[in-house]
Amino acid sequence: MRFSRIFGHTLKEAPSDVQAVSHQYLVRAGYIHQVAAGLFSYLPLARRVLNKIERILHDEMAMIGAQEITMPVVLPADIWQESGRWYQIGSELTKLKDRKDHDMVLAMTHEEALCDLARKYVRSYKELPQLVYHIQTKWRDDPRPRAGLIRVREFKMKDSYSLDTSWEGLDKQYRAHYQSYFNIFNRCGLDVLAVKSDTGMMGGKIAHEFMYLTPIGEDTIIFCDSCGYNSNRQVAEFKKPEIVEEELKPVEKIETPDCKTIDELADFLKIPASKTAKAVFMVATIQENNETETEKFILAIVRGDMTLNETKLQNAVGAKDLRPAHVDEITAVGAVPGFGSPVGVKGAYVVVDDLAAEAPNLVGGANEEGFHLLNLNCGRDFKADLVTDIVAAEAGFRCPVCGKTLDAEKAVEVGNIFKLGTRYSESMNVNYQDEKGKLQPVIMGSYGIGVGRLLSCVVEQHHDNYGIIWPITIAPFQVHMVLLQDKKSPDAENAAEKIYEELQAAGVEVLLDDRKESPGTKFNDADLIGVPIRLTVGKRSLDKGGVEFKVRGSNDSAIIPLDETVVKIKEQIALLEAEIAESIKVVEYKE
RNA sequence: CGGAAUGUUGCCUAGUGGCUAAGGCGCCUGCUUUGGGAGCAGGAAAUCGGAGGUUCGAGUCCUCUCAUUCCGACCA
Repeated sequence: MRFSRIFGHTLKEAPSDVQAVSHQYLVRAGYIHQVAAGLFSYLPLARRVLNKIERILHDEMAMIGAQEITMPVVLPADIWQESGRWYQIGSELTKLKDRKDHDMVLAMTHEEALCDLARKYVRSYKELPQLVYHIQTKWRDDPRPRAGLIRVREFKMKDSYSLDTSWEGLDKQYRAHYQSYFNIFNRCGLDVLAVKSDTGMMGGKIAHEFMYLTPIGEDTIIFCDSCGYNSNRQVAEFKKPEIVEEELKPVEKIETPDCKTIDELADFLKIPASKTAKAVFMVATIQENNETETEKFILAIVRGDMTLNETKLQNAVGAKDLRPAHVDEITAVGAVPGFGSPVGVKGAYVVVDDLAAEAPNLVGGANEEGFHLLNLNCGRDFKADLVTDIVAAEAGFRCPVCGKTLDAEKAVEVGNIFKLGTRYSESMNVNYQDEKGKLQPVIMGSYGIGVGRLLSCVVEQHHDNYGIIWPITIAPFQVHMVLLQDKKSPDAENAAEKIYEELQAAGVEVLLDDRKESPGTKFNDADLIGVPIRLTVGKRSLDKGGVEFKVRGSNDSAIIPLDETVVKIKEQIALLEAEIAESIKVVEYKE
């Protein structure tokens, strides 16, 4: 490809509203163009990178026996009604009508479409197991797209779906993906971590997320350096502090003016926050069935030194949605914000964290402005409808496995794998006949990778102050030739053209900067675009005996003779590819 | 959906009620130059996000609205 012919161009300065490093370089180097919030056009350079990533995806999918299919982006509403997600998902799911007034949806993922396909084509256990996938557009009307390609509304996802007759079969496919995903990310040059995660809107039993650690990430990973435990903070567990046994003391009402927060209360009473009980008022939306949903007022109690984990609470009460309660809803059950506790409250579903339930003699609200109660004890002074773990793990807490200190870091989710089980096959009647002729629900898994997000994370990981440094495996070109023209002599141009032809004939992907630009402009653009190998052809290099060879990101350069260029380039490509290949390892599966 | 910020040419900015909206980058033409974002000369490109208002006069002040970004809620 000749640089002068490329659609798009580089920018010296990034638009002022572009923040994330990957976003800046991708825009400045002419890879992507933002059309609207969370909507991007991909220019030829980006398209080439995407093609390479997709090739790796196809390759790795083939290796675990997946077959490529294609399902549509626009889907009829009835299958989403069948699965229930038509009702469960809010405005993130875009609904529309076709000309015949039929309800349609824009697919945000393809479980329903696949189930509809599977129930028509899978009849017997003899046809199972199966594994199919596609790389298809997803639309999610996200309320807050951000950071360039990190979080967008329309994106391409590689999603595969496994169909099995047994949980053992699912486990096998799940583990195959687990390894396959590491292969894929490593082949793209991205370091990832697999962590246990919440199943969220996907439903199902077990899920892992593949995380790229970066401060711009929106997820928090809790992990233990000592034993290797890790988890998304949403579901991270930890060893609760020991309870100090005490004799239960009688409840006592005391005046606590202006003590609306745990800090103020603990300060005022000169006690540690761990001796208090925090009351959090939430309203949960419970899906009764496909047609009706009800709201449930939740009073959550956690020990004062802990933070409520809303995901854990949501899962504990089986809610579709959870929001903070309004003041009038709180007063309606007889509670007082800032001075709340379950004592004297009617009509609230009380969920108590197991630690708070066991901790003796806590200070809690009196449900009266300006008053708290000393020595509250769960079970004696108030009844819990549910006692379970609902607090958030934090850095500094103890590891649930080995008891050592936990750490926390930010991360971007680039892939996920779900053991769906029969979540969709039961609601959508995806059945097969077993050996006895009996109908059984298919046991499913679903596995996703966001292609654009992967691309941008690779840029986040591989760049310097000058631009992108692509891993050879997904670089838009393998070689970037900088031609420095010389008016007095056509030698440089002739040499460059010759090498350009030779490299292309040898199957090397070359970008030839044939523009009539100054050397500085060309070098800066080369650094920005980030092609891994740079060849400079000019009077100076020819005088030294050939072309200048430089690997992006390294400070060393060398002159190589013209007639050895193709061989040397081939060697270097093989070397860079081997480095990537070495990073691919068999990983231990962690539940 | 809450909080904040910003909208001036393709990009970055100046312009703080008063003459024809200014500069840099980029773009076009010509000359010159070619190893780290060259030089000179000429040129094109803006209904100042949109609507309404205040005013003799609005890019500038007010109201509404739209868009984008950031924080939060949300989300894979």
